[in-house]
Amino acid sequence: MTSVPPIDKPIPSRRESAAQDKIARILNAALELFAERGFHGTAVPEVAKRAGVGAGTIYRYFEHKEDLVNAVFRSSKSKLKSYLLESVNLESDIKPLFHQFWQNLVKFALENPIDFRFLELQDHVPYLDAESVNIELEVLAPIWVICMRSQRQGASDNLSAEALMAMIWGAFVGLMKAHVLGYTTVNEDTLKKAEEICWQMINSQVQQ
Amino acid sequence: MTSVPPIDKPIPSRRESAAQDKIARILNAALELFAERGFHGTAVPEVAKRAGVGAGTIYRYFEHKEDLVNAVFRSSKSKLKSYLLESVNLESDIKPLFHQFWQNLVKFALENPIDFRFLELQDHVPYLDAESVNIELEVLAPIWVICMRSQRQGASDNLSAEALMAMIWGAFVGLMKAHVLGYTTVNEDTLKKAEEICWQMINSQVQQ
DNA sequence: CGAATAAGCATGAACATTCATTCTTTTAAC
DNA sequence: GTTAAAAGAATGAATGTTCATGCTTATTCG
Repeated sequence: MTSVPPIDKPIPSRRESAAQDKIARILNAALELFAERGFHGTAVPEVAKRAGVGAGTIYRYFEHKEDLVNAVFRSSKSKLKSYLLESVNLESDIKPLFHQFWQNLVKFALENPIDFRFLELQDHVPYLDAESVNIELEVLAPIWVICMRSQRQGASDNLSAEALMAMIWGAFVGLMKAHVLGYTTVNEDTLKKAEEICWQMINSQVQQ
Repeated sequence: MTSVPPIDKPIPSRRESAAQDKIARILNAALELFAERGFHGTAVPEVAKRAGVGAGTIYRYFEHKEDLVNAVFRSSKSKLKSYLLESVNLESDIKPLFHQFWQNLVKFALENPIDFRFLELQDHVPYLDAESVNIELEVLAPIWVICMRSQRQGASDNLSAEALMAMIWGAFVGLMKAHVLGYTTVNEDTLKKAEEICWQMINSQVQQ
């Protein structure tokens, strides 16, 4: 290599855009089925059928089924991550920071119920590869900062930031799960009150 | 078919007690594997192997795989139910009532981590039969009473009892899940503080 | 510019494997 | 000795994966 060639405008060829479209359709079909029936409960040819492609096509883009589910996982987690980071300034005061976080989380869950269901109603651990596991931590950054800062200001015998984080996250997930299962109805009002309650969880740490 | 021994034969024959033991071993092996890999991820012959019985033997006591998982589910839920109802007087004041409930829940989760994992880390809905679904409601009775009574005393614009219940339950599950995944360590101290925080969730409703 | 050729992609039937369930043989209780 | 239960190999359906084939797109050459 003698010189660096100019970066050509990446005009996607007809073939490339068709491939991108196909990948998107496969990922989406896989997401829907995995969310509904879990990893082992979903057959690859079924994914192909829903995506409108041949079964073999999936194996052109994904090495095997596990590779596919990891791609779906990363796609959903990345989406969640971008929602959670939106309009978030980690330097601002805790209360508005938490408010923004909560709004972002609610927005994600309402606008992407299938992703949310896939991410939270399944046990992914057994098949996740290293890269997928890594994304977890990035996603938790905002709420982790909030919980950390509630700690610093509070008494020394607080709940650990991680534990507090887990409880808030769990409370939200529990609420959405109850909604999905029909045990309760979650509307805007419910979510507003739930936010208030979760904020108190954080605030109780500060003012101990 | 999960056969029940006839009532009029108080002394179990050698055969019968061997059968009971076999059923118990099958249920236990199935619980462990289902908790670890989920329903679809677990093979019946594998259950048989772990239980130390032949594969065919499972089908002497359970019609099919779904029947088996329902039996496991009912067994675990019943165990949870008996823990949650222990020393509980639904008429007593909310605060001690909640304290007792929390202690019972903690005790169950610590003494039966595999049951807990099976019950909470899986999505059971697709294969549960009517009887299994029914048990859910009985289990939730204590916490439901608590949340209901916190409502009655409070303002009218409270979070619904069901939603509050879901959040408290979710917070606890989230905490235990974080523990299992190694994100935090749950010890006696953590659980005590978590109880305090959850109590505040209920109490904030009352004193609104 | 257009036809002919090459390259790469998509396909879905076929294959090998896994797994729920059955069935025949073996074992052991009564 | 009779009968019920247990075992585990056998069965057949399901499913992850492959591959020979046909087709679409890109490229070459007239």
